[in-house]
Amino acid sequence: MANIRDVAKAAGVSVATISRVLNHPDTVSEETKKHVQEVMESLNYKPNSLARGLALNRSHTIALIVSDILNPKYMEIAKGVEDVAHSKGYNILLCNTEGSLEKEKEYIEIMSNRMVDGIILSNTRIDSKEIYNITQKKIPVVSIGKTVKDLFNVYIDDEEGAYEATKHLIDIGYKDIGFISGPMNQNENKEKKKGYEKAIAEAELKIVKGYIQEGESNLNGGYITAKRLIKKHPNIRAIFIANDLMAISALDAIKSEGLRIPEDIAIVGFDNIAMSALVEPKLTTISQPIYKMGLMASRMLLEQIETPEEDSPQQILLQTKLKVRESCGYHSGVKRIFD
Amino acid sequence: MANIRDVAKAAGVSVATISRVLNHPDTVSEETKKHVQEVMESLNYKPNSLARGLALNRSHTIALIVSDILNPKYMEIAKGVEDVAHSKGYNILLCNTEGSLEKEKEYIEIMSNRMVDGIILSNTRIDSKEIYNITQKKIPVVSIGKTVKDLFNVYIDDEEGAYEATKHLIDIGYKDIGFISGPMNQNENKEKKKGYEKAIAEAELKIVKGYIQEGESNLNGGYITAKRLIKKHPNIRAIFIANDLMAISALDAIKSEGLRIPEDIAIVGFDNIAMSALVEPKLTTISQPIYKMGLMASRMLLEQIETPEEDSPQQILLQTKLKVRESCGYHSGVKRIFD
DNA sequence: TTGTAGGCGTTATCAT
DNA sequence: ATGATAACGCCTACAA
Repeated sequence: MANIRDVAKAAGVSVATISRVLNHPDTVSEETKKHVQEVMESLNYKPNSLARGLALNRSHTIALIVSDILNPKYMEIAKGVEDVAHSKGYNILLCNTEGSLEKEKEYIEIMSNRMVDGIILSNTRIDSKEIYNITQKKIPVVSIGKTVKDLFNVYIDDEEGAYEATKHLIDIGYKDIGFISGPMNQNENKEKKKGYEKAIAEAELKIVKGYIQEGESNLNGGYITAKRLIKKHPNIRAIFIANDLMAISALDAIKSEGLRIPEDIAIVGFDNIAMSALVEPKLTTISQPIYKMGLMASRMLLEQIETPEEDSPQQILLQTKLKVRESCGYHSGVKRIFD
Repeated sequence: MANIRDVAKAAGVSVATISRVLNHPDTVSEETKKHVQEVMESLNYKPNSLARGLALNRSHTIALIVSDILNPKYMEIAKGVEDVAHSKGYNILLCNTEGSLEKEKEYIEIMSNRMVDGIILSNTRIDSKEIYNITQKKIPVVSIGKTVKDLFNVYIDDEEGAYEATKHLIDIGYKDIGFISGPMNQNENKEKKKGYEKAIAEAELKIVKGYIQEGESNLNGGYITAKRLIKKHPNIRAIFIANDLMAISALDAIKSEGLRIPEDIAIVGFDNIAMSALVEPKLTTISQPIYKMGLMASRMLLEQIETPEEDSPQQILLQTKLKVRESCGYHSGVKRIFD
């Protein structure tokens, strides 16, 4: 309601003074400062941040663009982002692309014009050239989970993780190992496929094309794809699944076929979302520091916003780790079957 | 980069004309419109929405305030909200209060001053008087999941749902039924307690105070509270749990004690989040139309924003429904134990 | 149909 | 230490 001019009038000072007590309190005398503050209080004055944003060309808002708001992984990232952003007085504009490249571009464009101070992209499909094309390099962008040459990012080595997962199954003794992947138009999944194939090749097992099945990266996709894979290839005894969300529903799909996990089919997932430790059997998975990635990305972004430097993009590689639980059968002695 | 004046200059017209082709295209001649559009294109002109917001006193942004960004329930709500908001050109500012009343107030305040066009509150702890106190009734607010007298909201009958859940356990034959609740400072949980107690009383079972245990509404809370409850009261044979997230981890807690579900302890949850159908045993729960609640709340809010009327607040009650799966033991014949 | 000019609420620069 | 005022970029009477 009340604007800065009202306050100025009521306090008998100029608007500049009001602005000063707000933004540079030390440049104004103790006396007037106190008086102004009282008047602000009594008028219940709150500065309009739109106007402030216009004047400063800064909105204290950052955009977080994710491909699936319903995937706990992205929400854990979001929490990390929000935690540091909020502590520094920034707010989060949440954008859900549903894996669509179109929507992703659309959002990046909307966001640049909405004058967000920066953008965090999570598992994006777009490449840096296009991004810069849209943002005109006017605002910083950091990407989570994808290695893009000239973009700030925090990521993991998807190929390495997938390799580890597959190798673990091989080490246990499995030979016919399937791979359930998310959409191959996401870089993440291409990398995982590479890792899977590398492990298979290294063990001198044969790479069967049909062993690799692609589905949507959600519960439904995992269920459908798992059913398809085990029906087409009943000889498969182990499956590496590209993400835990798909893996969790794959568990259900496999059980619904009357098969036991890990006795009949062993499973290794990827991500280590909280739920993975709560399904039955508990999911063996490649754990990645999801929350931390959100934190770090957020910090990187805010740093660029507050102290812009024309450095070459910073790239932070975080480590994945095999988390052995039950679904791979390692502990339960399935291993002995092969000994 | 380029602003409206640059475009005007380049096109050889006034800024008003530029603004018109943007906002009232029909009031400008076909000829100049086309020309202006070409110039806009060539300059890659994008209107600054901060400035527009300032001029129009409208930001095309709504705030969504939730208590736990990591709870799939709220993210399903968020998806509903985002889906309709995005389709109408609005963006979502996501705020995570972590169940803190302080943070909730803080966010409402920040958001009103950030000039969001409206606020959606999910399972809020604040009451309408305080809300209006902060927003000064300047922007519409709709609440999800809580019945507040003079506030727009879409909600369910928590008491009724809890009653149904508890009654189901009673009907199966259970007599010693526990209740694991979320924090009692959330209205939702108070209601559920009422429903639980009502069902117990109606069945002329005795209400044991210790049968009711309170914990945080998250995975950790569910785990800890379930352990506490079954240790303190080993005679309990069935538990109604206030939300699925807690229930899912309670499942794990109970199993880790060597007890079987539902044979030793039966469980009924509340919410019906997607995961509930994927844990083992599959969770019997009170299902509520979560996504739809997000949709409807969003629609209500946008309606108020775009055609403000001083109507008395609209209240939409949606239905809950008992979803019988495995964790209650009904289908698996646990019932016979008691026959 | 188009242009002029004042206003939206702040901030920062320059004076004083 | 404080005040006056030009920006920030856009919108919309009101005029022409």
